[in-house]
Amino acid sequence: MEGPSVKLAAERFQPFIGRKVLGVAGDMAIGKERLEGKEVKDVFSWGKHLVFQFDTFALRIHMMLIGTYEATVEGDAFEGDYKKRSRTPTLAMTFKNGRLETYNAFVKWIEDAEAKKLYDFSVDTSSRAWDGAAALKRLRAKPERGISDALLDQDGFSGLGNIIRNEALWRFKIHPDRKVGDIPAATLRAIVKEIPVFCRKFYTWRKNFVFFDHMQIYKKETCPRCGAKVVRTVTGKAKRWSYICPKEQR
DNA sequence: GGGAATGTTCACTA
DNA sequence: CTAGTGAACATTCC
Repeated sequence: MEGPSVKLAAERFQPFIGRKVLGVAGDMAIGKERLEGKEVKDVFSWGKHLVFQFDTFALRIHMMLIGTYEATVEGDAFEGDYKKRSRTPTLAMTFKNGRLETYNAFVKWIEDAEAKKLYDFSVDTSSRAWDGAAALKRLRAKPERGISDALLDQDGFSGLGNIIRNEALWRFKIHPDRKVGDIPAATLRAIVKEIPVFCRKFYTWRKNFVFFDHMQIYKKETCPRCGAKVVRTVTGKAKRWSYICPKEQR
């Protein structure tokens, strides 16, 4: 689940703020009982982290690769991106106005009454506080890195996932293994500038359930620009799937 | 039954 | 110590 999807989830769960946890269930092994009766003070996202703030601690939920959720919020039903899911939730929380079930998620406690302060939102690709100039600087600081690995680095581009990465590189005709230092300055600048724009679009597509209609290269057979057969291969140190137009992406 | 899947962390090695 | 690697995790579907 990528940043924009997590941001969307955090938004959907805003009505839980001010509500008390009436019941907890699930497989999580790290003492979910402490949530019983606690009031949700805040719900926010940072990159791929979904954070529920309680009085003296927060709960960090990460959907990882195959995680997802199902929720009912004030009568509306929602679900996460990934349709496959285990039979039992990692964590289920019941509120007076709804219920949230997370599946295959990694959960972690943050022992802080204001976990939000621990996050730097200027590196969050889905945040209004995103700092593009600083991101460009960070990219240039490591010219030997492949552009694909650089973009997937969550410390520099938090929330940016494999789909966004694939789509962005295709749009700028850049091969994922291309070294950052070998990319023309103008192109690199353009990529960084487009990242938050892509993220906003992704967010809207997810929200309106039209996500895959807007994919240009990810899981596509042919390049929509030139018609070449798309090559699917594992790339970079991150060893993630890349969809590449062999004619255009250099 | 092997491989896939929008991700991260940790143990281990050189 | 650091950088790089590979496994682990989790789980269902085809």
